Amino acid sequence: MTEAPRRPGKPPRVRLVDVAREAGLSKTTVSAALNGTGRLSPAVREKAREAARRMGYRPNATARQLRAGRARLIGYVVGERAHAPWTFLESPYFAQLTGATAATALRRGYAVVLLPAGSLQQEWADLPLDAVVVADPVAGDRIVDDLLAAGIPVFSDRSVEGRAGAHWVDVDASAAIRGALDHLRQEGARRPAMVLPGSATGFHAGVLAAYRDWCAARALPERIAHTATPGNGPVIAAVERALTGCEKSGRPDALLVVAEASPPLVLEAARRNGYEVPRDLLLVCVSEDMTAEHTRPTTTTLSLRPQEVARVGTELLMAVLEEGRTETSGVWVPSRLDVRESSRRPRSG
Amino acid sequence: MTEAPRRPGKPPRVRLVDVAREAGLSKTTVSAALNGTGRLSPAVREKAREAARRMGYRPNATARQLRAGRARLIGYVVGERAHAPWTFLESPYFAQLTGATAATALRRGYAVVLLPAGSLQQEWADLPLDAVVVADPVAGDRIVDDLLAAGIPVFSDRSVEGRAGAHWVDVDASAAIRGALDHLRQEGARRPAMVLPGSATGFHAGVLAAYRDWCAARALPERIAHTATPGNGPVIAAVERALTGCEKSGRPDALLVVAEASPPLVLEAARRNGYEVPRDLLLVCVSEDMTAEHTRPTTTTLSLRPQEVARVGTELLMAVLEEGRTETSGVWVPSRLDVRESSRRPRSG
DNA sequence: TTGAAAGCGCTAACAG
DNA sequence: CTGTTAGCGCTTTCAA
Repeated sequence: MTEAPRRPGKPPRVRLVDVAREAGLSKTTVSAALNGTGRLSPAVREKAREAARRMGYRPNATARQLRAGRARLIGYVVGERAHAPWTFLESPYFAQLTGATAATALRRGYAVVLLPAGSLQQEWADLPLDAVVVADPVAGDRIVDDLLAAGIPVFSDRSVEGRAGAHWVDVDASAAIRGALDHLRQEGARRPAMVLPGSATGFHAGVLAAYRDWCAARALPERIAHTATPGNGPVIAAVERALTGCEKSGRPDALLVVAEASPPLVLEAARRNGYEVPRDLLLVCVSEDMTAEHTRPTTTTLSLRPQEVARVGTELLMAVLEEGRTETSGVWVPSRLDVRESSRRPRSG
Repeated sequence: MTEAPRRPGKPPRVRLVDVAREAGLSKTTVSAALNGTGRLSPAVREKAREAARRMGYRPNATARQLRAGRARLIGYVVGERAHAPWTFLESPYFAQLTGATAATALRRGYAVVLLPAGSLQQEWADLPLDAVVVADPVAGDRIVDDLLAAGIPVFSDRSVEGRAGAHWVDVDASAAIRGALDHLRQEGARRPAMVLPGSATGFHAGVLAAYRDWCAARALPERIAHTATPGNGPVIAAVERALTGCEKSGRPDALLVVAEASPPLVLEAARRNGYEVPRDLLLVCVSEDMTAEHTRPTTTTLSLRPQEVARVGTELLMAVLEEGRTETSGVWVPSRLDVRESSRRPRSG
């Protein structure tokens, strides 16, 4: 027989049956009264409610979940930064993505559980997750397959396309980068350089390909500096490399920083290396960092729209969960170029 | 009779009883085999495990929780920023606090659920939370009382002290501010100004009191600029007010920015107003923003140690949960002044 | 060494 | 209109 696992020191919690006994009614009646279901006389309903209130009754959420067959809980894990599993929140992109995911889910009655970046399904097998959001999986990581094998619906970026149970939302990396480069060119840039993370997400692969194609189509030289790890230090170092390295192809006259860095620091690095922005160098940062609006000059950014990605994706996931669909579905979200002073060539010279 | 709430299209999940039938054993035996409990013959144990593996069995976490009497889930809600319930993640302080809370909890087998800032217990009553962490409650908000009334253990800062079931961890605002001001004075500052958020957290109240006492004790003039809302714009505006306002008491020669802002932007604002840091103005920012290490000059920061606060607090909470203690317990975490170039007076003038 | 049965707290089907 | 009862999937006691 099961002994109720009573915590020492805690008063045992009030259960439905306690309320029923107190009110002189049955469990069913009280349940119906509290949930607003069934057809009960107003008097009885009020009696049940009153007793529940008086006794401080709160339904046991776990029991409800068991009955309902789902927990209304979704996991959230990021693919990148497995080496430092919690730093992702310090990136404005992921902070916004995470917040908007939680907000959207909660609005639909689902709660979001934070999972460490790069962790695997079996590390949190004890959580009753209805689905998992995998933000920016890296190429070849096991997490997505792991989840699908376990029969857990997955929501992620487009790299999961085609696997049953895997749904996606993504921004079009190629279009985004082409748009930014076209803008720079229109403002007069002829030798745009790029700073790119070394990571292996689908987005970064798309960025690299788009940049190469764009340069090739215009017979322009490529100039790429890779950053080893996330963080302002490495990115600033890469910016300096991009601005100073290899003399032969000429100094770059524009810079597209795809790695996440603080815009004011990027500007400062440019200045330090003898560039006045935007006179000598047009600058665009792929960034969600709000400081971009407050620099002098203000910094042009390419936003990957994490909030829209999260909102659209989560809505789609909810729909899939409630309808029990299983075929892959996907949605594109457009990126947005916020043109500010740093990328507008001043009139004449 | 209850019809199993079957999702359309989903293959029904493998249950313990299915594995038992397949293996020709009883539920009990299979359960014991998989959990490593009981005394079973190695052969039987292996047979059960093999069947489970083959059938892709995964235990139903909700059922286990119901049995266990708890969900190993803790909620995380912040008191501030109720007007924009998800922006807290974009603050480096909360990003680190949140990440470290989740990390510590998960290490002890608890998962963290993100809740919107300023929300109330009843909005997430359906979640089986074993406890809730309330980060930086604001004076007079209902959330803590709400939770305690519902019998849910609460972990928060020291402002909850004395209420049964409420445990806390905090940094000593007075000591932190005194330390920073003493440092500035030692470097030669005589007219330190301060930028402070308008918010009503216990920490900010402590900061204000400490600053006033410190100035009074030295017969120095107070100069305080308040920021209306979080965000770089308002804080930078307050910085400019602090640096330019009221001529009578003389220009400030040091600035302590308690509101969270990007250090490079604060430096830039100082420069724009004719101050060269550190020659004309010693600068200390209360900030966890890593950009402080990369500015020129590098920026002195006062760290509130969110990661340590989270770690210590969460460990304490876990201990309380497992032991069922109910008396309030509390811990202090020391703040840390990272002295960098912006607050070191250059030799002579 | 193994299995039958009780029961965690709740909701829903069905009988009264 | 209300109450009795089965059962969600699991673990654990107790008997065989």
